[in-house]
Amino acid sequence: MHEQYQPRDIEAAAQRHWAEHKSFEVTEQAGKDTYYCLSMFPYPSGRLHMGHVRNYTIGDVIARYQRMLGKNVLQPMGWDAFGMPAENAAIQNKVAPAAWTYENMAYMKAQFNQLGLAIDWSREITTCKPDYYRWEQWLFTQLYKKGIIYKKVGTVNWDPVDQTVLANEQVIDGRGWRSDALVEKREIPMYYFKITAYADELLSSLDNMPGWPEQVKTMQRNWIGKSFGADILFDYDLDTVGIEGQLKVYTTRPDTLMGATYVAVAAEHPLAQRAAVNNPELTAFIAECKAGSVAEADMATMEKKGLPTGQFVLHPLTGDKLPVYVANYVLWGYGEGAVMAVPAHDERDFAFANTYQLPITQVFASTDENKTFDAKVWHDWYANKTDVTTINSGKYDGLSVQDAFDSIVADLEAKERGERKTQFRLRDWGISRQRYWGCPIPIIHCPSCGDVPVPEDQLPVVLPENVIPDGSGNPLNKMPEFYECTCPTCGADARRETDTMDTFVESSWYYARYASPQYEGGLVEKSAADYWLPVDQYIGGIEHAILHLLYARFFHKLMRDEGLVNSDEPFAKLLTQGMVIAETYYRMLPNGGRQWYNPEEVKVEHDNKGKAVSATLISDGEPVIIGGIEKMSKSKNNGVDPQVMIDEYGADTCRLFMMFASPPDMSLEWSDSGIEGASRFLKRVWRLAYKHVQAGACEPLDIAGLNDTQKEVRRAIHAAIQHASQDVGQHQKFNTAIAQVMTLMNVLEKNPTEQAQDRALLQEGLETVTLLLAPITPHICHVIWQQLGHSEPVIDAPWPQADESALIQDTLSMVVQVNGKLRAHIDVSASASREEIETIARENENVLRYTDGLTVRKVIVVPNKLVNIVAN
RNA sequence: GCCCGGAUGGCGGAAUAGGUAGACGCAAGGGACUUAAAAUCCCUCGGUGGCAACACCGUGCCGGUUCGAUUCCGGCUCCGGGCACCA
Repeated sequence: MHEQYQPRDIEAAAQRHWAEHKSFEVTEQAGKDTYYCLSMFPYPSGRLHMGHVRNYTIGDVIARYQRMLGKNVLQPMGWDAFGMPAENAAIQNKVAPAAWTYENMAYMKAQFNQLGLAIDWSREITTCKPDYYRWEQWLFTQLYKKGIIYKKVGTVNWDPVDQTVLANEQVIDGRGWRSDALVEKREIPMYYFKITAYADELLSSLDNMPGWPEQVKTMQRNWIGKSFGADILFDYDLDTVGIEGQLKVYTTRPDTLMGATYVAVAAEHPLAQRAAVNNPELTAFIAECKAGSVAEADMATMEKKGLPTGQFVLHPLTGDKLPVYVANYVLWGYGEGAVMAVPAHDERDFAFANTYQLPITQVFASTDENKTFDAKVWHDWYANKTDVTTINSGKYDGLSVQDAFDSIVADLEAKERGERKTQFRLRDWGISRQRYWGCPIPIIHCPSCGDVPVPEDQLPVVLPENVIPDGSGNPLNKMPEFYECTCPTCGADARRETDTMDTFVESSWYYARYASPQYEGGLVEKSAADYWLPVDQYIGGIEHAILHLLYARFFHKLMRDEGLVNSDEPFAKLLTQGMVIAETYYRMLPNGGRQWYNPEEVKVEHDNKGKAVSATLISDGEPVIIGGIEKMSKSKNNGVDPQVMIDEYGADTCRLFMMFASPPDMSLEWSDSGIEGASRFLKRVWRLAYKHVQAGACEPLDIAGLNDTQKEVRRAIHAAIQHASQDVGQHQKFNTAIAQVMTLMNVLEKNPTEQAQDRALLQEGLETVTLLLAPITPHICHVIWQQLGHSEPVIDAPWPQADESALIQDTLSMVVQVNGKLRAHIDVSASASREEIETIARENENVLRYTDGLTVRKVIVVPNKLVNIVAN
């Protein structure tokens, strides 16, 4: 054992040991409890970032802890290798996405190994390789045949200059990020997963998922958004529309139908299209609605505009004529593309009605007479569903919301002008992408047979890897050798689909493939899947709370219904780590864009309170704008490279710092200070262990023979075990577990070493420190454990158990409050009765000062904690 | 705009079946050791007042419930995540 702590040598040696012994390769051993610990696999962007380090360290700590509990632990790793960044890099550097991706993977894998992660690399999977995506294509063809996948028209962002479809991220302020052209909405045919068919189950299963954070379940419930309402039919007014027909709307508030004063339709709605003929103003407005991105956030924040069509429809109960408006906030493809408007009880309709001078009919009044209705100013209670009663509603007057709902829907159903309907906010999942670097959709378009799924014996449809996209459209469309094919059904000349799949598809089932990653007989090998699945612990960023986690849950149910897995949910327990965030810095560019600077390139000036006041670029000394703290990302260039930290301090120090800086589910603002402290602590552990080992072997601990001081030290050891075990095992709060070990180290460093039993106690203390730290800082613990005289490696040592008898205390310290204010500390015997404690408290000198002249009304004794004397 | 979170010393954070606010660490200041530095060790460290004992104030803001509120309730402010083609 070297006197100095030398992380480089120690870490290399420990990593070599694990590699030589294949320590983390696991098989399906019968009779052992399994634990499948999975962290979200990375996109191979180039280098590990801080979010990766945090994510994978958390996963590794949990995996190693579970192993010490005696479980057969699987911790696999792979690459979410398809995606847009590879295409962007290709356009920029003229390198094929495949080559760029594989290079990144190799670099990042080396970084993973430097971090000392307990990964079974024999199970590595790469989603852009045919041996992976062929099963995705296979599943696609099965689901297509079942009707779970279907084709319909969808809306995308279209860049008219680059002639290409843009992702929402590529639309900035309504313009294409490369061309700067105004983006348009364009409708194209796409394939969809019928996720809405599983909406009810995806919702109800959430009630049986105790291992998931409430926050995530709430977000998913709201996203699925089950609502109870009604479809309502409005007959066309023949005079103004010119044809017979009915306008269908869905509403969650049929109870307000008597207050409907107009209807609004989307620009693409047949009524709007019809009205636009020979109406240049309306035609222009419809064209205007086509501009801008498809992102919901943009839709929701844009100015609400509308135009009358000159058409009317008939109110289904009163027969009144209601004007038909075209409105930019009504979306085609969501619901019926038409809404009924009740300005008095819907805030958006209220604003719209006031803008366009449309009538506002109040149909609910507050039961609180102080709340009166004002048609010019919106008050929140207008949308209340409780403490309101119907008015101005004819035969429906005087009803509650529920009663009005029921009566009105019953009448609509009797008149065949509507019906009760449950609806979901969740929409079907469009997966077609007009991009090269993705999994090809296994469909062949035949002029006579239509869309034909590629037969199983012709899978996989291999994506050519030596292609360099140029940013305009999908290069597969220019490659006859890819798209020219024959129809599998009739043998005629046919065209292969050139769209690829959304990369969320690959990440929706990868966790299952890890069970049997090389299996060639199917998507999963049943025995392996049954052995490992579901995942016991899944770890990843909170930013995936909805999309990825919902899609993966959906896929698990699809796979279950295909007989591939036998559970209902993929992830028993979920830990959503907070983001690693950092300050951003930028300068405005002449074209209105922003040039982002990395924190390392910037020097920040602080005021005397430590608050940042200004920043300058180191290279030119000119000021930059402080842009606020955001998630570390490439687009904002605010990432801090963890490699620099690893090189300087070693993996254990980085891991320790990351875990100590904040609890895993909280966002972590990066700061350079603190890493020194982690390094200092590991040096202290090393030094104490070194001194102890140098002093030679020690005798066994004689627990019964310990004196009072020694008993206190032993109590500290076992208190640390107790608290750290709770922190790691139950609360998954590694920062407080580390604090417990630091507190123990503070005690152990002061422990005398003269007597043999003092040294025996120190041995127990150092073993405890090593075991408790082993999941967090595995390399240093690997070496110290050996040096403390153990032949088995620490990864296979059992997690320590607290000795209850060591924790018992004779006297307890309690506090005394007078009227809730702290006035004294008292020591009481652990066996003291309530009355004895109260007497000691009331006789305390400082307590007497504050109760003097007052009458004691009440004494509250909280066992082991405090006494509160209420007096006046 | 809508949905979900968060806010505690100079900084990261600790403490919630409601019970001592600031564990543990960082930074800072002072001291010891040293020719010197690094490293290490010791002390101080929320604010105000006080020689001190101690007192008063203090967990984003306003209000409420309670013997007692960082914790529960109502109303805000600011910050972060997501919003279906970033992953």
